[in-house]
Amino acid sequence: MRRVSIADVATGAGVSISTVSAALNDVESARISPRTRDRIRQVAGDLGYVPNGLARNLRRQRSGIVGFIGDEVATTPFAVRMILGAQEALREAGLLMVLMNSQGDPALEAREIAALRQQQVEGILYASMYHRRLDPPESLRGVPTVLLDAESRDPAVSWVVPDEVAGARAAIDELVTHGHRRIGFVNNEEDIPAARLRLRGYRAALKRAGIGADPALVRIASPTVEGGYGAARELLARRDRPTALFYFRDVMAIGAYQAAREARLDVPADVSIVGYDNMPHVAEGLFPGLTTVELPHYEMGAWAVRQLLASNSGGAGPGRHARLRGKLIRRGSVSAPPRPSGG
Amino acid sequence: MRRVSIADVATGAGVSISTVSAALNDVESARISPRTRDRIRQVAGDLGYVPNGLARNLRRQRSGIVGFIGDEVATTPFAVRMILGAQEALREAGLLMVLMNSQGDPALEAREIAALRQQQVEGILYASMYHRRLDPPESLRGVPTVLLDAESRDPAVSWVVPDEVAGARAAIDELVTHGHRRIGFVNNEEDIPAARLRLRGYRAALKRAGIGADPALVRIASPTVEGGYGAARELLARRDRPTALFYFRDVMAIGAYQAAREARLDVPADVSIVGYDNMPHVAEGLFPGLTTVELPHYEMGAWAVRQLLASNSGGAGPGRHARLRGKLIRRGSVSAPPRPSGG
DNA sequence: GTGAAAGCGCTAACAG
DNA sequence: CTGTTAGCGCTTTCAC
Repeated sequence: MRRVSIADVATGAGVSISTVSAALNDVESARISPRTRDRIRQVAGDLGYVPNGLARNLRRQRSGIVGFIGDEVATTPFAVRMILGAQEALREAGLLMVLMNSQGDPALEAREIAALRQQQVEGILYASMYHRRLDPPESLRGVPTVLLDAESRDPAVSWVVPDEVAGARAAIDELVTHGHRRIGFVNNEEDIPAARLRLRGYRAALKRAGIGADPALVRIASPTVEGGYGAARELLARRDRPTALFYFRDVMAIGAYQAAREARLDVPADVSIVGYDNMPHVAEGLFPGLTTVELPHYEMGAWAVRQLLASNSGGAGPGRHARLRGKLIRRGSVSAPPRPSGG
Repeated sequence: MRRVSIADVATGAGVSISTVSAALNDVESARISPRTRDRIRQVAGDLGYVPNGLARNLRRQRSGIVGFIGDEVATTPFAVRMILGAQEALREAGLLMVLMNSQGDPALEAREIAALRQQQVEGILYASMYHRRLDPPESLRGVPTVLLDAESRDPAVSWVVPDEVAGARAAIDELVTHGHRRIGFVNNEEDIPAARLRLRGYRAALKRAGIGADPALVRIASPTVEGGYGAARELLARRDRPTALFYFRDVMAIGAYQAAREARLDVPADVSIVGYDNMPHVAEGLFPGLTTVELPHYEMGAWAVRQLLASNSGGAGPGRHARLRGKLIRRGSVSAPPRPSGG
């Protein structure tokens, strides 16, 4: 079963290969008669002809592929959405995506980038596993690059990250709208942009709502179920306990459900909870479902591709960037606060 | 900044392009003198020459790429491990992976497979989002294919799935080893291979341990936190409550923690829990950490690649398959059962 | 030891 | 309207 080439189709249809090429590619300038065109199409179909992309790409001097390289992306459940967003945008543009993973090893990363360059990739999407600032690796120089979920120290390189401030604000606004005024925030103890920016958003939203900040209601904890549980335990044990809790992360919010259950407090009647991440299988699986802020991973993937394509066609330019908003996903964990029980 | 080609290197080194090619590829038969070879290497380095993979592949008649196509893989947090396992195995073989996602749309899937064929992929990894039986799509005919996390109805196609029976057995063995004899099983209510096979493993392990099966201890529930919670509530309320619970899925086991907390039962002192999936951020984030059976996604990805490469070099053959064991991950949710409180 | 030449399968000028 | 021709950049006989 030898592969059928354009020559076979030409022979079969009794025309030259250039006619076949023009007919199959609908080349306007080459005015092929409808009859010949149909005949060629017919023969090509019968033979099961599939143009050889290798030859085509070599001739066209474009590979039609874009590289996606992640550090430890594979360890986060959100990575897939980013990849998906990029892949679908690429599909629309008729491009393919080659996926690589560097495991955070710079030497390996350099080899992978070399392999991508060798394949003449038209651009590289360089994804971080979490929102941070970084220097694009030297080996990317000369290849159009967009950073995903990372801010570039090099202003020439484009990047896209979530708008953490807006996300936190959306969460707090949702609680304020339901009438809450004592709103706790359990932040990630790690010193990363997301933690700093969500805290800023939390404060900004409270301020705008005319609610004074009570430092006692802001806790930091390890980004685990246990961390979230411990913080909730403390906050819910207070005489003036908050009527709502905003969590840095859905996983931490699981701990809040547990603490509430233990304290015989109902979610949301006694305490409303808002998370962050919209973690698959978790946020919607909790009961009541966890209201949470979705990270715009899909959108970041798509944005990065569009930016890549734009910079490819246009000139080089200085590099652009975006902070994308995540949607607030409303589920059952937020309601009006309980009426004060006297005192 | 034009791309430097082999011709530039040849000119620079004062030799012909064939000599450059032979030198750079260490072709034994062409006996290049060490001096020329070094000179060529030097010039190539200085010029930053990178061979054009497109041209090389066209000439060699192999693309060096393998396609990975998933249905809704992108929606599951485990997909990444499968992709990672495949990617690393491919890297060792010097191959690249093109990633596609069909979203479960057969028409789209056919187009994507066509695009992969056009790129002359050397094989396709066809991944399912969960363990099931399926018919490989018609469009894959003629391309070496391996199914991941799916059993093929077509015996000509190779496949790899988790060994669900062994996984469940490992979970129960762990509990039995710790002294448990009343072990509940909360299964997924969905009628899928994983549910049937894990039940079989549960029963087999009990039998082998000489423990009679008590149908009252087997429940089915929706595969959510809530489903797991409801089942745990019922089971833990029984007079003769089980001392250990085995869950179809980590997410469901979260509900068990909540039910236990509510019933003032300690995990693991009063009730031991074993999950399934080793869900990232969840299993290790719970407290105590959830002992669970890891799905061999990484290994499935790697196995599939090896099988693909083997079938590529060897003849076609009838298609092979494997059921891979997942590891039991021990954390803090299992201990010896409580001493019976009288009765 | 090294070079000339052919050709992978295709597209795109240009002729006719 | 259709065919001829010239490559895309590389590898690989086969001469010398």
